[in-house]
Amino acid sequence: MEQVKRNFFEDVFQVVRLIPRGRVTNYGSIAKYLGSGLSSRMVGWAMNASHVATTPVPAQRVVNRNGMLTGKHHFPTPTLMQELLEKEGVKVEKDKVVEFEKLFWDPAKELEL
DNA sequence: AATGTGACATACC
DNA sequence: TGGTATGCCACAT
Repeated sequence: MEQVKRNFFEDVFQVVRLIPRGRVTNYGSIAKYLGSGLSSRMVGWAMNASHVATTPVPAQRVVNRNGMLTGKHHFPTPTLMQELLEKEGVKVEKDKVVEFEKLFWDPAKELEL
């Protein structure tokens, strides 16, 4: 089942892997980068497939618009996501990234540069 | 083709 | 902070 899936998933994984250490991004920006029309749900869906994908995807760097770690429930342990982020230098408080705006990494801006 | 689903975004309470 | 409702679109069945 680890076939090539669709180019869509690979694109999402690729972008997530390109996120620098200690930085975070949100689903909407990734969706917008892949295609202006893609709704953010597609990114979340792609991440859902990340745990079956052959390639490692740092999904902990992907949070929602509010900077909240909404996807932590899908990690092996709900605390792992926060642990990984803090280990990279990202402060997390109440499941929310501190200074999210400062640590925000926009693919459409960074990659198009 | 139709239906169900989803780690979102936004609006509202 | 939390819940509910709607819109959005790709994928699985």
